[in-house]
Amino acid sequence: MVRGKIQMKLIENTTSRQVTFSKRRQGLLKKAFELSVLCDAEVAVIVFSQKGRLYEFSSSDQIFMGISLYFP
Amino acid sequence: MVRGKIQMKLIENTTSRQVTFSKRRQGLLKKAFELSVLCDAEVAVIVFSQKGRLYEFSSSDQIFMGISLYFP
DNA sequence: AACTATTTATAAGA
DNA sequence: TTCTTATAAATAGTT
Repeated sequence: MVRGKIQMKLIENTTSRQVTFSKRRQGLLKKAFELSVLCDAEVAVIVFSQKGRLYEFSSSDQIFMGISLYFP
Repeated sequence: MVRGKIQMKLIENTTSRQVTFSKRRQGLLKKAFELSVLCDAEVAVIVFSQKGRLYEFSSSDQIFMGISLYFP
């Protein structure tokens, strides 16, 4: 991807992982917003950090998302 | 945005909009997958085309998404 | 948190 | 509509 492309696997280093999470989470939500605007599509994204913090985007209240309480 | 960066507003031309929808939808789902792998985060994305077709990604069954039947 | 060197995504064009 | 390619955007490593 950039100054040394990264492997598509879990980033072991905690600090690096947190930085990457912050950057990519922001990028993902931006892309979701852009898709909804450019193409008039309904888009929703939810992201949970390992610490359980929630980040989300929804283009409409017609779409809802949540956490399942059913653990098979 | 490339060979002429585009405005962040609805793409009026139907053909262009469909092409962009296809490309960016693919890109969004890929980014969601990568975030989940790199950072071990729970990520879910749903996209509805204007024609009502559904596209989705979920890193886990613990996250569910759906369409609300409540129209305020 | 800011900075770039690069990679990646993608708007047009073929 | 699938492939190419020029350019914009995202981002990994660094400071």
